[in-house]
Amino acid sequence: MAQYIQIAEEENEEPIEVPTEDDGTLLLSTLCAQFPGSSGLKYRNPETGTVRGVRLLDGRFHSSEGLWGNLVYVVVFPKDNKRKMDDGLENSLAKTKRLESKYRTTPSDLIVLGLPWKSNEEDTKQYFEQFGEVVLCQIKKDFKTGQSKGYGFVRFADMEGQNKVLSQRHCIEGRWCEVRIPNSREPNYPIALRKLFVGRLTEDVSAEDLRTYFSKFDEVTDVFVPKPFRGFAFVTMVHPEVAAKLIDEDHIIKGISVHVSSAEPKQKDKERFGGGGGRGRFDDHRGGWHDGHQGGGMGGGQGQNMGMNPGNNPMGMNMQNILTPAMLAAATAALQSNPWGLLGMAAQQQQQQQQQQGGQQGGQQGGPQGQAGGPNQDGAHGNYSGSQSGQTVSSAGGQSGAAGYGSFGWGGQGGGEQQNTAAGWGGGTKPAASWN
DNA sequence: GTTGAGCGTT
Repeated sequence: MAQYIQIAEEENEEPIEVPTEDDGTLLLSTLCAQFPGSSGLKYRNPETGTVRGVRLLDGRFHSSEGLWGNLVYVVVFPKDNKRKMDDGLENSLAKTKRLESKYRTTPSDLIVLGLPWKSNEEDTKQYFEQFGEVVLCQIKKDFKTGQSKGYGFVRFADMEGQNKVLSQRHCIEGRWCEVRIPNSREPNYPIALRKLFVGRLTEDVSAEDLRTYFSKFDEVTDVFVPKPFRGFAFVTMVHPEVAAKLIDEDHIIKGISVHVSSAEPKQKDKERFGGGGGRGRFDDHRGGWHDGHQGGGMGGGQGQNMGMNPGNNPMGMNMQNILTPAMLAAATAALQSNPWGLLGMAAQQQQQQQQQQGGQQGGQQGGPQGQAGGPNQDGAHGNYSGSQSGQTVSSAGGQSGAAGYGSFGWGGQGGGEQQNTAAGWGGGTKPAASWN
């Protein structure tokens, strides 16, 4: 006699219905599936007005008289046992984290980190307006001096704008800035690490089918099927770790055996960075995200055309698609030994992008935004092996995977012989532990 | 006048 009981995150919030087991108990795991991190359940006794806890035994919640009734139960998180003061804070942070992932449908303020000291709100707003209607743009300043603190907040009128800014990097007045959901330690994963190429596709498989299928593994942020149909599609996942797992696998979708591989960089232009060419210099002598480990030029290699240029992409961010198979293979390898190491990869890749961008930026200085369109968007990747099988690339990048990339500076990269250590990236950037 | 990880005088 399974039933549904109403559970809310806060007493005055909208409850969701969660099923009990046949014996009338509620599994803690069921609760956690809906409220990650939760550890208990409570409810307000309608007769006395006091809050009661629900008995939890061996991972099962037991209602008081074997009846759950029509009460709205409220989730309890571990911190509730501690000091009341942090309680609210901790819970609201945890809540933010949960909400930011999947269930968010309305725009929120986004924090913009790393703004140039000189940036003002007008110009910054103008920059962000290319992504959608901006309803708020503020730069935090020192009380007295009015000097910018180097960060601010921006908010879009709709999720479309928000999603766009969140899924790419930003160069604002010569500095690489980061846009994130506030209070989230989770960096925006580079799209190139999340985008899958789905080949061997037939027209029987629609974009919706693809979305449905890949949603089994993770949230899908984008599906792109070229029109007219060309036998392939792109599917973008939220988490690079998940994407990495899916690469080089055959999947059966609606009876069709499709092949998933990494989304190749477009290669519109054949130019390459010569040694030393990829140096980024901006308004100051530090050309990085925020700081400027500039690293030497990329090695000379040239990406090869795998024949999978999508023509255009829905997000208009072809400059993001510069992931080499070697890097993905390395990511996969890294994942096996150390799932968190991959985030170093992701970060490292941003690093690489930034340097490439840096190179071109130097050449097209003055453009308000380093948007798509400049030369050297992609194509030049030192360690591209040309193999799609993953074998050769694995050997190049694989074992070094986590270890081969790392802290800052891709100085003189020449093809899989990086020597840095993995640990160094990000100065303690903590990966989100919540993907599954 | 300098700086470069952070989380907002509502």
